[in-house]
Amino acid sequence: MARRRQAVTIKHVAADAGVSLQTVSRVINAEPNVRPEMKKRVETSITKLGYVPSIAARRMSGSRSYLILALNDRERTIADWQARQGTDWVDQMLLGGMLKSAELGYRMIIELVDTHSDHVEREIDAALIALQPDGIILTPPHSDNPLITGLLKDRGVPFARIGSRDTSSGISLVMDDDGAARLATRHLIDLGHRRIGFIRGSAEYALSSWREDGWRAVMDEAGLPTDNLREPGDFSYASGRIAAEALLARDPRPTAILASNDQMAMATMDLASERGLAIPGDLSVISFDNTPMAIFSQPPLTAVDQPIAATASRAVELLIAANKGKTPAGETEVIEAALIERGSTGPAPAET
Amino acid sequence: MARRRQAVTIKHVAADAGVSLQTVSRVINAEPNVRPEMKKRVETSITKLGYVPSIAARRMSGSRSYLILALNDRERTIADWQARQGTDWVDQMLLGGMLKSAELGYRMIIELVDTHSDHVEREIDAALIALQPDGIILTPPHSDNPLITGLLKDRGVPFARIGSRDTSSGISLVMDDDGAARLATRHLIDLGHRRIGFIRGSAEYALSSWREDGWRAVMDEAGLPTDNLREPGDFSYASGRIAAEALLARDPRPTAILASNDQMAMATMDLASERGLAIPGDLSVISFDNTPMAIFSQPPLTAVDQPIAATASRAVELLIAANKGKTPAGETEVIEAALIERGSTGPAPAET
DNA sequence: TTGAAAGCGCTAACAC
DNA sequence: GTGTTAGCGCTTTCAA
Repeated sequence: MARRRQAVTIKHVAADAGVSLQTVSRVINAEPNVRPEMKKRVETSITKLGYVPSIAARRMSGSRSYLILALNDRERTIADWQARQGTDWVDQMLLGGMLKSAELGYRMIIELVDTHSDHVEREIDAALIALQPDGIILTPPHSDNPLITGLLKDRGVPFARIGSRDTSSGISLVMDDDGAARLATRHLIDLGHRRIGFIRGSAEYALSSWREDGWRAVMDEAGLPTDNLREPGDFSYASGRIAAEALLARDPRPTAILASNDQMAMATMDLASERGLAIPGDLSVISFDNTPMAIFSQPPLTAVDQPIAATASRAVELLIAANKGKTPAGETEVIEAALIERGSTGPAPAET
Repeated sequence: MARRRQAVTIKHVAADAGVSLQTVSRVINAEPNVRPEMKKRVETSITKLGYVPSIAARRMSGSRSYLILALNDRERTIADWQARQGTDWVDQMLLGGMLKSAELGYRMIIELVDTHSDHVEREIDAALIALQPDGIILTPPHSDNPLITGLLKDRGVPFARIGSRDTSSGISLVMDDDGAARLATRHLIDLGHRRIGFIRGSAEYALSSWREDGWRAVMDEAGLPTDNLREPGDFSYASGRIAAEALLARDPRPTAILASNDQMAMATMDLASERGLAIPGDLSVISFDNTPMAIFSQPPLTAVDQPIAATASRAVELLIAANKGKTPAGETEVIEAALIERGSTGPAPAET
């Protein structure tokens, strides 16, 4: 292995432009107090020599690392990847987060952390020290983990909490789960449905409650019943099947079901088909998340789209702003979600 | 922003253990010439203080950065992410690459590079200098881009070329496209098919030829025709449709089609259905890649699985070994691919 | 087998 | 406005 030393450093640029190191540093950091003329000269040298600053050296001297660290749940992420069902949460996060980071001269690194282990703090601390990131993106369910948020607050690293409404520390961003649930419920009511079942997500995720709240609120407003129309679930296919079984056994049967994610919606559709129910003729189904499986299912699922890319992008933006001294507003940033209408929803069947 | 200085450094450990910095450094790098007794003492202090070395400082002093950089094609990756069709190449690479990296104390970073731009070299050089990675993973079509491989060779960074059989520089790894194509073709022949069409992938990818070679070799061995049964494609749905149209217009019509990726196979199935052909009754279809869409299609696609995770994992392993002075064998590492049988293939229809 | 000194590339703090 | 100095945390010499 050849010992790699940097070919062209700030020194070379300084020498070439005939200025001090500091002036070059000021130029590359876009600091004030540099005459336009000097700036030009330095920039010319930089381009000529093809100079690029070393992240390591910048971090060493106590300034930024230009690194944003995205923390994901280890177990769940690996399970999704291995299942190969097309769950693209990580991809969408990269799409939004990486591109925005690159645009602002930063880089994004993904790190998997094991929430259930008793040394979460040690694990995160290690990443913090090794990488010294300028910002952290927390994804559910980490966003509401007091152990993690407490640690980050303590360490003084800016952090964004995707899917958390807690504004007591860090930057809070949500994808408007409540509003999206309302949208979906209203869509069903507009189609004439009056008995609309709801399958809840895992209690580990705060958004599970928000989705339920949205459904319940619209149902209440419309004077429709919710009693006996809510079943628990944990986002898994299996739990969706059990919940659907319970809902379809009701008398009268619901004519529409809102499932808290695509997997549970798929389970619902599969079960309905087995029971000889036509979709959407006899039963309409709406899901949350809009992962690729929603497109490929038969019929394609009407789904609430999660604007993950937009949210990650915004998180990066706010994190980098925080580094520049702009303290977050202390309010939850809400990213609008949209309803994608496909073939799994239709008019309510005529009353019998 | 609080100025973040490292809480516990090598100095603290040295002081706590009553040894020199150097000895601590030797311990954390598992170097020889440290008495077991000293080693114990240092390790105790490290655990007690929760010391973690700073990547930046290590890199600064001229040693490793503990970073592996995965270079992906910008345009294609973003298109896949935005399409939300479940293409999980990046996920599988992360699954294999990140986990193996973490296991060996490294971290993996993804970087998107624009191949078509005329400043590829500048772009890659910038990443190299900014990050100083200890190894690079090249994915198709970059693996065979002489501009890129030349640059990396020049810079002295170890690099792995996934999907390239060129052993003149870097580490060459392939997913046995040829063997997989043979497997798929043989499967069809075993089912009684004799007219087996082939839809080729983009010429930009070397693997397109390997897949064709495998098909052609088995067909030749079996004394079956290939003339007029091969159509070009570029991996897109649209190109698959055009190719399928041409193949289905042949007289006699092929009873099976091997498509070089899932998208083109889907296009083939869609077209066949429109033409009133039953799958697999009238036409069997096999695809390459086995992305999630293969599971969700109707019927599910029999597909050649790409062992991306295993390949990425192996690449990381070899890259890190290269850093430790182990020069690569100079031979192409072949990762076996498997055929996943699903519903899109069946016995050939009886001759009419 | 261990330690001391020098320096990696850059920026913060201060001087000019 | 611009330059000088010191030092970040670590590893690489080289000396003991």
